[in-house]
Amino acid sequence: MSSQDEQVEQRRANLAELARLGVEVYPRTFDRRDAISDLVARHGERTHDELEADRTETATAGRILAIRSFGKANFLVLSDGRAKIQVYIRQDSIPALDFTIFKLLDFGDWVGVEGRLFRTKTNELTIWASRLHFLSKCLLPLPEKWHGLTDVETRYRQRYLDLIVNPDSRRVFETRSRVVAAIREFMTARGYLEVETPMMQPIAGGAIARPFTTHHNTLDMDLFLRIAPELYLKRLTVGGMEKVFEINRNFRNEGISTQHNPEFTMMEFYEAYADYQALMTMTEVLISSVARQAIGTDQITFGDHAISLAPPFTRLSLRAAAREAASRRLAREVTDADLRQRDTAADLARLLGLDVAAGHGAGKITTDIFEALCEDRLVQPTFVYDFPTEVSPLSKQKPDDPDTVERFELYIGGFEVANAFSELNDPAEQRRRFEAQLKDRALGDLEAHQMDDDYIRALEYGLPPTGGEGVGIDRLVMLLTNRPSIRDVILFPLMRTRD
RNA sequence: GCGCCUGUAGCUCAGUGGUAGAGCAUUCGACUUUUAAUCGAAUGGUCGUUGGUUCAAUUCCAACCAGGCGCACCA
Repeated sequence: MSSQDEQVEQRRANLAELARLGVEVYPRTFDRRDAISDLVARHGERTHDELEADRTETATAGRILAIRSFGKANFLVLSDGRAKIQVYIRQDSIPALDFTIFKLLDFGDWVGVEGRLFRTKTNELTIWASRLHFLSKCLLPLPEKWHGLTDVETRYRQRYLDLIVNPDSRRVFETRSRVVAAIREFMTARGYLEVETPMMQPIAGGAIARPFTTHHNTLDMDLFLRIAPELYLKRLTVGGMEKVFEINRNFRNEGISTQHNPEFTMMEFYEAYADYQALMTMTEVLISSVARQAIGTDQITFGDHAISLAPPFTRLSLRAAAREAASRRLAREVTDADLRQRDTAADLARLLGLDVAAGHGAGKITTDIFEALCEDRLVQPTFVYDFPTEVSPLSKQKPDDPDTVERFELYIGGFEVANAFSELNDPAEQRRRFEAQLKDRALGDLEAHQMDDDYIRALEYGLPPTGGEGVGIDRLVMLLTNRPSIRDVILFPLMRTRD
């Protein structure tokens, strides 16, 4: 018999013995008066004498993370997932049945205790138990107490084990929750209305990405999981909802990496009468105040880097960034004109070792150069602004430069955290952009945007001047919790099934 | 999709072409303020899977499975 089978059998036997003794082994409730983390917060700093003077009685509960037995005197360590407290169990201080229950406990079981707080000789805050209540059984052996669980595959597949034994992991997800709450509060306080738009869409629009497909049986209709809520949110702005936001999942059928999970969370928002300049200013305030609210500071450590999220953020035009990086790399003067001419831009890209596809124009090539040379160097918060029109089918052109749109991306820690633009609201121009995308699609670009006639129709009813933005929540949480992989900030990242 | 790396006890990890190792966990024993408790003893393995080479494979080789990292794609 394997070690695991043996341990499970032993635990089952202990459970059966409890039942034989008449103990309710899966009781319905427990009258917990205090959470362990509250006890530690309230009494963690109080001295032995103060505790003795009070004789503070409590009833608390948690999972057993350690059992230290000395025969007639014993210690349990209980956890509520956030804090731990020690329990002292003396044979002569609790009823005989409770002591028998204690002897049948296993590492990982859930118990409730009643007793009074004191400090041991070694000054550990401890509950001197007067009663012990069995609450639930842990039938499988838990990971070891000292090294914990480090195998990343098990941590992702069996997140509950990770949460039981790795308090850091628990803290990451508590921070994530605070980040989302802070964003919601920030937006709501500024008069944005939170809305929910379809996750199942007949046309997957609003981004350049390959979608997942699904099917509705009764309607006998193929549908896409959304790649972005953008086109629906702007329809709401057409409808007169001037400030809207949505925090929800997007699904993109593309590669998986430390920065990409097939489903990820975005906060996307739209504001009538705002343009991309206004959004830059708002984004600085949003990021820094969410950081302060969620982790108490806007000065963070990410890997080897110290990053300041305090405004103002650096602003850098995309073409200037690509031009300067290419000039440095090639040790020769690269001009704005070089990047705007398809032929010279393509030559530069090839010199830089980049593949140039036949259908790619100067704008796409310039963006490729930027991404290859600049992206991972943008560690301090940086707005990269003024994108080529070619790669931005939903953004409004600059009045004096039709090849450039009013768009920015925010980079922090070497990756993109936000993407925003002044929204294209001219339906005729939007139709032309979609048609250009359809040409790319015909050439085999599976990520090119599809035509959306209803969206064009909505624009024909009139979209006011509007600014819109998407903020990647997972990546923001990575930065604020100093995690190198997006899987560390998603409770159940997508994994291949086993067996 | 490509490249590199990893897979040995429940957990964390050593290791070897010739009967498989440690710590923790588990079981038994001692112990009424310990805290990685300690001390004594014991149990626990299809060495990811399937093939191949070999007298002999956990070890060498190949394919496959799962994962990590990097590249590509992308946010």
